[in-house]
Amino acid sequence: MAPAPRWLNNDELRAWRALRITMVGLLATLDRELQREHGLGLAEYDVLVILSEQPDDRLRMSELATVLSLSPSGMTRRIDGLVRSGLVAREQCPEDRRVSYAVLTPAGRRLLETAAPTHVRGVREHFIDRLSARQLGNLASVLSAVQIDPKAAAGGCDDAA
Amino acid sequence: MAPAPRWLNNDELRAWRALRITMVGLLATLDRELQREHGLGLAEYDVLVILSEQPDDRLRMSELATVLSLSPSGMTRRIDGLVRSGLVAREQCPEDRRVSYAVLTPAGRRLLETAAPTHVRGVREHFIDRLSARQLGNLASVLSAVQIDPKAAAGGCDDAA
DNA sequence: CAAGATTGACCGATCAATCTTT
DNA sequence: AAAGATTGATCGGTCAATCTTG
Repeated sequence: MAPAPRWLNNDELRAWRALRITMVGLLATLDRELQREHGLGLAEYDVLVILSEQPDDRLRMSELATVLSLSPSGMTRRIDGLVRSGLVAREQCPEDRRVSYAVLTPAGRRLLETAAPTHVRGVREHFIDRLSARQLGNLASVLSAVQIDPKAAAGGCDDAA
Repeated sequence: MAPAPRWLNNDELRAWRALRITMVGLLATLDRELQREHGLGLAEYDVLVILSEQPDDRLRMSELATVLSLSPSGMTRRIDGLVRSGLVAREQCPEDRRVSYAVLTPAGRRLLETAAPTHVRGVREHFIDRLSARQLGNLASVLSAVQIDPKAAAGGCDDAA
């Protein structure tokens, strides 16, 4: 293992720190706005969005967990809350009774539809509308370069592992 | 309140989602690497870094909490852990005995110095080195535009509040 | 036995309440 | 009374263990 790798220069360090604190602030702001206006956290909102995009408003717990980068148990508990609030229901798969679906309820869809404008407005106001089309394009290319390789993300990372 | 604000087009939506999942993955990866190689989480690492940059390796709890965007109680508990590990010590301010300092211990500095190369390597490998100087510059300009206004971040956000 | 989901124990965070010092 | 820090209750997450089904 190399004890002193190439250090970060000032610009690099500042870019990295700025990215971190900007994202933290942005997500916290969006979460606060959503919470205040609709009593819904960003995490719960994400679940509703994903479900609403599925053909039958439903997704298996395990797939939902994968999509949201959550552990299986974490997913169970997040759905627990949404079920308590009546926004999501559980349903068993008839073909394979091990799997259970999270299903968007009518109430869930209604709340999603009233909350979405708040979220979109926030994303625009604090993010999208502050950037030119050119900057947005640059950002997309940056992001495509930075995407973490799924192989590396899961298990052993470098050859020293 | 406007029920239907300007929606996000495909590019905007994808850029926003990509940014979110990229940051989540990136931070999770860096945290995992740090944890695996040094038994230190990214959150604890951040504390050591901040303290090491202070004149006397110390900072008031309240300032530390502000810098790290943590609640006062969250800060207390995070320092609790670092104190248990012997990486940080608490010290009372002689002039104002309400304030307590978190102080980097020699062990804390040693661990920071051995862990920093791992972190820097990770940031380079998964982020900096995947970008050209030009992309890094673009990113910096994007970030400066997106920085959240501290006024807006704290209390009421829009005029409807 | 393996896969999917849940439960128990625990960890780290928040808010509200508290204690000490100014 | 207000400021700084901590504590108690609780919330939402993880890991390890468990239960059920294939």
